[in-house]
Amino acid sequence: MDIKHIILGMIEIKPMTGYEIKQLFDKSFTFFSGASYGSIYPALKKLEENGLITLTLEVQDGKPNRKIYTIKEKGRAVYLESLLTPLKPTKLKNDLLTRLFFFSNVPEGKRLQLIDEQIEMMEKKHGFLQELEPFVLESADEFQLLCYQYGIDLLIRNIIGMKSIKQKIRNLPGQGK
Amino acid sequence: MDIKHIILGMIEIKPMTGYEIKQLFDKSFTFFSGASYGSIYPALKKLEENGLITLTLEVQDGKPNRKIYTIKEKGRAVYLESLLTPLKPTKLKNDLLTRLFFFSNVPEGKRLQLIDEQIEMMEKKHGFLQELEPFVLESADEFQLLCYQYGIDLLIRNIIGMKSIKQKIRNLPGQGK
DNA sequence: CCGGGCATGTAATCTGTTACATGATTGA
DNA sequence: TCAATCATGTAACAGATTACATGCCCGG
Repeated sequence: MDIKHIILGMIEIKPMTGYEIKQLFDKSFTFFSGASYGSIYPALKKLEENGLITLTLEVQDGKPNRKIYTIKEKGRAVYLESLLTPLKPTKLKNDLLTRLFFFSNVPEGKRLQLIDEQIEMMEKKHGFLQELEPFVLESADEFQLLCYQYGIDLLIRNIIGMKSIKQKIRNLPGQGK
Repeated sequence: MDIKHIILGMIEIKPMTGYEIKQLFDKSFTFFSGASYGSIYPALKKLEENGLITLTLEVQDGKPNRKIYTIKEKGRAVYLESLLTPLKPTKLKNDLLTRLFFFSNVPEGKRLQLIDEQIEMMEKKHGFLQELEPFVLESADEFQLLCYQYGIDLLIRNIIGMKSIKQKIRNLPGQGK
């Protein structure tokens, strides 16, 4: 699913501005996707040019005007069709595991530090996701709830796995402390 | 870690050709990274231009000649330094979870099918990784072994998680079968 | 007075994939 | 004879990030 189909799906839920789309990416899609304004706005532009969505300008005073995008029939059709395409295998990019692969070249004193930093980041993310719970419970449908739970679950398993790696590294011969 | 640093790390283990680097990506890096020739060869070219690696031409008959790349002192220094940089948060791209987020718009009859396809793919990958075991055991150092085990572990957890999602979807009201 | 939130958008850049081109050998 | 393996490489394209530009309001 590329960004255009995701955006179509988002404004199918309800009409939205580019800004709100970004927020939704940051909230609900943290586990599995992401997008910056630099890709959202051009995508919206193209979707509109192709007649898949329309925009309504909402004039605000004090705040910048909002462009509220709504999905059109043609857009809905394209979106629904995109949901039937087979999924491509997920491409992984895990910097930490890459680093771990070369750990024999990382100075001994730095190893546990790197792992700890990573664990801390994951735990911070876990906290962030837990804070999101009320939002999810009030806005998510059954499948989105499944996404949320699965995402948290995987994160927890990651943390546990990383802590176990930490222990194993600590128990390695020639490891300070 | 971008591809140049990874390549430096690889030929630090032992001198290699671009072809062998690709193979190493496909074998040892399946969990956490990947690269095509279209990125490997240009990277090697640039590393050589920058004086980080050198190449020796091995003339073969019957087969194409091989360009064996060896790391230089300057390259080793760059590589070792790159290992000390803090890790950026892993960016996730999980098509399946994205699809799941929009599952209410996927026809009921297609839902379990998509999940099953995915489970099958993961199990196939699991089989592939298990076949790799002898290779890993004979070539990996302690940290690389940790990578391997962690990768398999995560994959198994993914499969379990996905099967549990499948059950939950199956138990949803209005689900055929 | 300053940082953050609201809100839109572009240009430069980066990084990577896919498809193509070449070409011999080996095994089914 | 056909596909796979060995082996290198480029050009076109895709997809995205980052940094920048603009500008007002609100709270501390």
